[in-house]
Amino acid sequence: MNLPKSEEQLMQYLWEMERAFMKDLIDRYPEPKPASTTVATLLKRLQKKKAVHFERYGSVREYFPLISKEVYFSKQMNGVIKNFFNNSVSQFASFFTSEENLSDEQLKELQQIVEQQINARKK
Amino acid sequence: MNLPKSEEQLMQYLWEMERAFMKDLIDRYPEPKPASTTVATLLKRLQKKKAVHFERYGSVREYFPLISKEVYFSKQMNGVIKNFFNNSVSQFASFFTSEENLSDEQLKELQQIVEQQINARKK
DNA sequence: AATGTATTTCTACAAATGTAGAATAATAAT
DNA sequence: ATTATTATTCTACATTTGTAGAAATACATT
Repeated sequence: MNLPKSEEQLMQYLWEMERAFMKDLIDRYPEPKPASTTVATLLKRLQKKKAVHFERYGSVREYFPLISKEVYFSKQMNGVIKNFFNNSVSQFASFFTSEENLSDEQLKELQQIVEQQINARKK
Repeated sequence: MNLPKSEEQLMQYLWEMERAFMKDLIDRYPEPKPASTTVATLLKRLQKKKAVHFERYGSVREYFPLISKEVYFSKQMNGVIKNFFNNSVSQFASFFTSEENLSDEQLKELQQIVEQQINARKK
């Protein structure tokens, strides 16, 4: 599932809000806001792609995501890692940690995170 | 610079080959290979976007990337991190290192890489 | 009941993308 | 020279994406 920019943006908002009515979504957009019909179209397309669904409240619909941000995101990452690093996570990691991409502080943070994760797994 | 799939794929090959003639590129594609005109169109579009250029050898052209894989990739990543992790690299890192995303071995590898990087920086 | 507000559906249309045929030009091999 | 191979340019066309107007609906409020 690879969504186009505009749909991904909308999903982003939905993930953040968890559930939302049209109005809330439009409110969420920064100026200049898209026409409501534009948002409606995007929602329609996302429904077709089974990425969102809604619950009826009388005649209003409360939309919610059908795919989680985590799952969507990790698929994105896998794609990137596969394409750019020939499926080698370590190659990715070393890119990720290289000078231009992580500051010293961030690198330390990462080190901590890795430590913690390792300890956590030692259960 | 965000290239569409088909163009990105071609860039991928170009990065890998560094320089290539049409023929080499087509050879590089797996079956079913695209028509040569398709590749030509993609190259044309990539030239317009200043992503590739070529050097004439008589009448043949040897194509090469104008943007590096590293730069392109890191922009991609920044976009992803910005969109999905609200610009927090550490949030990204912790997602990245979580159970479902990295195996124990990979995590160890990452640890090593981080160590090395930290040492390297201490220069 | 009449009107304003929010929503949905349909339709539309330009731009971007994926793919490739026809025609042409240039080169290489016989 | 003639032919086969390769590359290039142009044109074309179906899909997908970005964006939204018009019309129809439903609901809320005067």
